Amino acid sequence: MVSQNVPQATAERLPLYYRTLQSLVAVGKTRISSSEFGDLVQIDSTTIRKDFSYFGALGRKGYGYDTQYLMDFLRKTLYQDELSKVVLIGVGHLGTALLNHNFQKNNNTKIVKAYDIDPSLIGTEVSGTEVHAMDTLATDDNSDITAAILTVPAAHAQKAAEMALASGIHGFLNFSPTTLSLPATAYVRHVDMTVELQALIYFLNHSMEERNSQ
Amino acid sequence: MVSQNVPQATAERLPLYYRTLQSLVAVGKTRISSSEFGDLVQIDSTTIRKDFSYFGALGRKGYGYDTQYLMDFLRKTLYQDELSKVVLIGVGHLGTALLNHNFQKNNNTKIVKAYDIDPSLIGTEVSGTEVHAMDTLATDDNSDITAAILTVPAAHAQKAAEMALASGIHGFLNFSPTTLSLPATAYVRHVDMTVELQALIYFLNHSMEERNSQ
DNA sequence: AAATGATTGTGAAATGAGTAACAAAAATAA
DNA sequence: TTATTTTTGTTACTCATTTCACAATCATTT
Ligand SMILES: NC(=O)c1ccc[n+]([C@@H]2O[C@H](COP(=O)([O-])OP(=O)(O)OC[C@H]3O[C@@H](n4cnc5c(N)ncnc54)[C@H](O)[C@@H]3O)[C@@H](O)[C@H]2O)c1
Ligand SMILES: NC(=O)c1ccc[n+]([C@@H]2O[C@H](COP(=O)([O-])OP(=O)(O)OC[C@H]3O[C@@H](n4cnc5c(N)ncnc54)[C@H](O)[C@@H]3O)[C@@H](O)[C@H]2O)c1
Repeated sequence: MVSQNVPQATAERLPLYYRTLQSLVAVGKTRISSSEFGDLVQIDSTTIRKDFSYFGALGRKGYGYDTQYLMDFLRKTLYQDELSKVVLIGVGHLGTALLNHNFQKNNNTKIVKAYDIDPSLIGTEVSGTEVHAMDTLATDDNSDITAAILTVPAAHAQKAAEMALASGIHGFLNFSPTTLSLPATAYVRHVDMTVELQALIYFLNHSMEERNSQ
Repeated sequence: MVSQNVPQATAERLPLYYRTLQSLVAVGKTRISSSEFGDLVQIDSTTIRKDFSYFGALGRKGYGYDTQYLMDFLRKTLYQDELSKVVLIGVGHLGTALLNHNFQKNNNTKIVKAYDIDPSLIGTEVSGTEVHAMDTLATDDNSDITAAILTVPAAHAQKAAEMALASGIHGFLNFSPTTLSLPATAYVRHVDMTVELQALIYFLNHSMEERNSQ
C-alpha cells in the first residue's frame, strides 16, 4: 500500500484538501495549480505538491491538477468509498449541536445512533437519531461502527470510552477535557476547545508584548 | 521577557498542563514528578521537563514539582492574572452550546456578549449572555475584547471576522469550515470538527491495513 | 554526617516537517 | 514546428521538535 509512507502532517491535511476540492468542483472549476490551491487553503504550494506526491503523480506538469480527479482520488483514500458509521455518546448541549450538524452531507460519514444515561432522553429521537440507554452499550455489538464521538462530562469520559471499546468500537473523538487511557488497539483524537481558547489568548498576549517591546 | 524563546509546540501544551494541575491541586496532591505528570497527560516526561525549563528552574532535583506553585506560575503566564473578555458570533446550535458551557469556571476567560443576525434572538439572553445585533458589530468599540468565537455558517464567517476586526478584535477562534483571510494583525485558530472526524477515520482505516498486512 | 536514591535541567543527537531550488515535462503561443 | 511559459515532482537544505543521555543537585535513609 502506498499510504504507509504518508507523514502524519500530510494525512491531517487531506480532509481539508478534500473539502476544498468539493467546493471547487461545485462551482465548476475543472483545473487548479498548486499555488492557486495553496492560496485558497493558506498552505505553501510546495507543501501541497509534496503532500500529493506521496500518492504518486496526481497532477500534470504545466497544467496543474484536475479537480474532479483529485477529489475522487482523495475520497477513495479517505473513506475507501465505504460509509463510515459513528455513534455519539452524551446527548447534552454539545452532543445535540453535533447531531443537528450531521456530518453525512459532505462526507461518507453518518451518526447512526446515540447513547445517554438520562431516562428522559432514552428512546427519543434527537435530530432524527435514536437515543439508546447507556446500560446497553457495553453489551451491544458495535463492531460495524468506526468511531464514537464522546460528549459526556469529563468525569464519565473514561468509563464511557471503555464501554464503547467493549462493544467493538476502536476510534474515539473525545470532546471532554480529559485524557483517555485506552489500550493500543484504540485510536483517540482529542478536540479540546478550552485549550484552543486558552492557547489563542496566550499567543495574543505574547505577540502583543513582542510588538510593544520592538 | 522570558517567554520570547518559548517554542510554539510548548506554548500549545501549557493550557493542558494548567488544567491538569488544577485537578491535582483539587484532589490534594502537593508534589508530582515529571514522569508521573507525563503519564497523566500522555506526554513524554523529557518533553515536560524541557517545556518547563523554558521558564527557568520550576522544579527541585530529587523532588519534582510543587503542584500549587506550578499552577500559580502557569496561571500568571497564561492569563497574566487578567480576565480575558471574548465575544461569540453566531448563536446557533454550536454557539448556544458554547454559551452554556461558559469557559469562565476554570479560566480567566468570559464570553461577555454575543452577536447574531436573527431578529428573534437579538435583545434576548442566552445562558445569561445578551445577544446583540450584527449591524452594530463593526461600529462597536470592542478594543477591550481579546477574541471572537466564530460559530456562524461558513458562508458568513469571512464577513463576520472582518466586522469584528473593524471593531477592534484581533483574535479569532473559527469553528466554521472555511479558511479566513485576514491581515497579519489578526491571529486565527481554526477548530474544524469535520476535519478531525475525517482524519480519525483515515487513521483507523490505514492503521488497520498495516496490521492486516503484517 | 555519609551514603544512597530520585529527579531535574540541559547539551547533543535524531527525527520530522516545511521551504527553496530547479530539472523535467507538458501546455500554450508564435 | 519551434520557442516560450507554466507547473509539477523531487532533491537538498533549513528549521523545529522530540528524544537521548547524563552530570548536577536535592531529598531521604541509615
Ligand atoms: N458545551 C460546550 O460547548 C463544550 C465545549 C467544550 C467542551 N465541552 C465538553 O463536552 C462535554 C459535554 O458538554 P455539554 O455542554 O454537552 O454537557 P451537558 O451536561 O449538556 O451534556 C452531557 C450529556 O451527557 C449525558 N451523560 C452524563 N453522564 C453520562 C454517562 N456516564 N454516560 C452517558 N451519558 C452521560 C448527560 O445526560 C447529558 O445529556 C463535557 O465534557 C464538556 O466539558 C463542551
Ligand atoms: N453544530 C455543530 O456541531 C458544528 C460542528 C462543526 C462545525 N460547525 C460549524 O459551526 C458553524 C455554526 O454551526 P451551527 O450548527 O451552530 O449552525 P446554526 O445554523 O445552528 O447557527 C448559525 C447561527 O449563526 C447566525 N448567523 C447566520 N448568519 C450570520 C451572520 N452573517 N452574522 C451573524 N450571525 C449569523 C444564525 O442566525 C444562527 O443563529 C457552522 O459554520 C458549522 O459548519 C458546527
